[in-house]
Amino acid sequence: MNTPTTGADTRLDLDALADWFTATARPLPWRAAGVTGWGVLVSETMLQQTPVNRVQPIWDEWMRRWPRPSDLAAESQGEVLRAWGKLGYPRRALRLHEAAGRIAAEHDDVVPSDVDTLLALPGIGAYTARAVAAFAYGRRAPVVDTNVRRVVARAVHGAGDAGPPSTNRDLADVDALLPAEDAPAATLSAALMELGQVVCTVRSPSCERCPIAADCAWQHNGRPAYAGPPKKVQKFAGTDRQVRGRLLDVLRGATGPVTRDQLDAAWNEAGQRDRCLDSLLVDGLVEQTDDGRFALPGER
DNA sequence: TAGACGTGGGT
DNA sequence: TACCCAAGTCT
Repeated sequence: MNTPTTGADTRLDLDALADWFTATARPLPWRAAGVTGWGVLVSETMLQQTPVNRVQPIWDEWMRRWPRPSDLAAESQGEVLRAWGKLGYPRRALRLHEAAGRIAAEHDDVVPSDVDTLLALPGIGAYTARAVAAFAYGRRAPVVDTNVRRVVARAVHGAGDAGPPSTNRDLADVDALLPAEDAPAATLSAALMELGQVVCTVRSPSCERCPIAADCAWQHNGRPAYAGPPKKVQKFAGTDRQVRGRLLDVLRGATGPVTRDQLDAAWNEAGQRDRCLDSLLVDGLVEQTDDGRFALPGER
């Protein structure tokens, strides 16, 4: 089926991986036939650091309300932030809103299929640009996310997990695995991600179900533990991120501008609270009204 | 390149 | 209880 022309030096059975994906892929809504590049871009943006099960209902609502980029672009920032709900990292919503405006104005309301054009849009980085090119348009593009990095680290390099990310090296690793033709390469990109998500997981991987276990370098090495530099754990409790989230949650829950007193109730330490409110204003996630109250942007 | 940036569920 | 983790991007 898929003959790996550029990856001929690997002995991984990538045809078996593609077949496994075709047979077992989860029927996620953004994978359905007829989903546009816009639908894929929205899903990929929402899925940045946010689990599938939380994205799915929000994605459904967005596609119903804003089926084209121009539909979202016509909406206010505040309404977009409300619809983003508690997906997290709300700056993603603002950037997607801005990207939608650019796509409507500069690309005839059609999400570009070219990686470099996609990379020029706000909120679209190395991963998302290639994910859209591959999954929406069937292009050959090395899609590298945390799952793919882990699969490559194990199956190709024989390590317990991927070390710190290095975009160019990671892209080259995956590029070397992809077949030359667009369609089979796009399928393999999706298959590598799916494998990392449902089989080659961080903890307790299901190697007995893995279609490439026979040739996996990690298996051959005796499944050594991760030996790279310590992973950095993200603190959350008590950080500015938590405080910003609390403040924004007050604004999302309000129907209009709120007073400073209402925001004060969200966090008891005044210094941190004020600093976070300032940063939200700087980031454009909050606006101040003429009478000194606070609101989501565009809702003054 | 390291650190900031939300949120919630699993262990 | 803490810590870990989840389809990253930007500075």
